Amino acid sequence: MKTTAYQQAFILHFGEMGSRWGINRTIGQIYALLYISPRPLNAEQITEALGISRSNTSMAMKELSAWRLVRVQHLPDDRRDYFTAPDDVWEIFRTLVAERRRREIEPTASMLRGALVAPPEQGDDAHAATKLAEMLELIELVTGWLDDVSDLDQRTATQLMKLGGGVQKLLSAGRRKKADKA
Amino acid sequence: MKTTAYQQAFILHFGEMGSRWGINRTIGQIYALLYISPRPLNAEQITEALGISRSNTSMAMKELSAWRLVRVQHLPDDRRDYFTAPDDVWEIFRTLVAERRRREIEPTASMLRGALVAPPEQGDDAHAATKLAEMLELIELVTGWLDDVSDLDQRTATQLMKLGGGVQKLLSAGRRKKADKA
DNA sequence: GTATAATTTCATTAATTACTGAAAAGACTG
DNA sequence: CAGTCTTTTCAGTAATTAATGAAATTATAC
Repeated sequence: MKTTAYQQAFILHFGEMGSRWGINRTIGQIYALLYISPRPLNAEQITEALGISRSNTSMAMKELSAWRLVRVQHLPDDRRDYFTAPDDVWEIFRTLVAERRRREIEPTASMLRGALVAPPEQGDDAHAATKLAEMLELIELVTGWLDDVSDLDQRTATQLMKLGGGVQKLLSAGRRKKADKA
Repeated sequence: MKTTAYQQAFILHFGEMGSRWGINRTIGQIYALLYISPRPLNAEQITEALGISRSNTSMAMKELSAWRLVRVQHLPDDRRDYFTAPDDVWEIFRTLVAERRRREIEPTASMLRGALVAPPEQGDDAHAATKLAEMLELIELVTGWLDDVSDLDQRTATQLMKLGGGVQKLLSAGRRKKADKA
């Protein structure tokens, strides 16, 4: 496995961005490599293409699997694991949103729920509890919405995004309708 | 400045989550402290409340300012800087989205645009270019939509989120309308 | 101007995270 | 089940990132 200069530019960029994205360079590079690869790659090919150690590849694949960003498959008469990144960018996007939510938001939501079971009612703690409640409310609103949207089929989701701010008109139309009924 | 056990739980949690969120523990803790504080705090108070060094506080405040997550204000007859986190959780959310976009997405969008100025048309590079184009298209769709939505007032945004999957009905209604016209 | 308070900078040290190489474990073959 | 291929684990090392303390800078007061 050798990579072209064109491929390398992309791979190296993902490696550099890795730290901003909360993954390490190796994981970023491997994901980039798989994303643009026209065929599945085994661990040895990845190791060679990126000039890293075999064990590093192994650890990275484990992590990428935990993120559900790669899939394993097998070729006939070859017992090595071959890896691919899913083709569909929408699927990838949904996976990323779901995983980041699980890792970066859920633990906090859970902590907030705990802190609000018996909220203090006096002094600065009461004020803190109010702020915690505001934060939790926002989190639940946004994540609930993400849940709903991730259930939309791609066509509807695309349509929604392209609508952009136009959604406002749609909503005010809805508001009027509701008001009329009342 | 001493913190209660109730406040500490929240502050320590934010410190621990910091690494997942791409900030360090100090920044996470300071932000948490300011978020729940009923009054602005100066650097010395923060330093004391968290048991960190004065210089660490200084660096963290610089970083938090760069994220636009804190504001500086002054009290009469006191020349020290006092810090607050904005009150409005929606404003905070929008800031977070905008900053993460700027740091985590824009650099990649920019790289992709560059790589697609003169896309290769042969072999594996051509395939790679196709994948890059798909990625860029998705990024532009999502960020464009984020732009639009961040311009919505809070009421409309809340309404939109609460609507959740119901947006599908609204959209299909819109589709019918458009089809009728045609 | 000089003195004092407040903040920032930065070289050093500490802590954390990433990577390697060697060894172990697992999986299939004959 | 011995031999071979493949993957995983993990202790040690390298690299990176975070935090400190001392010194420098900035800002205000006298």
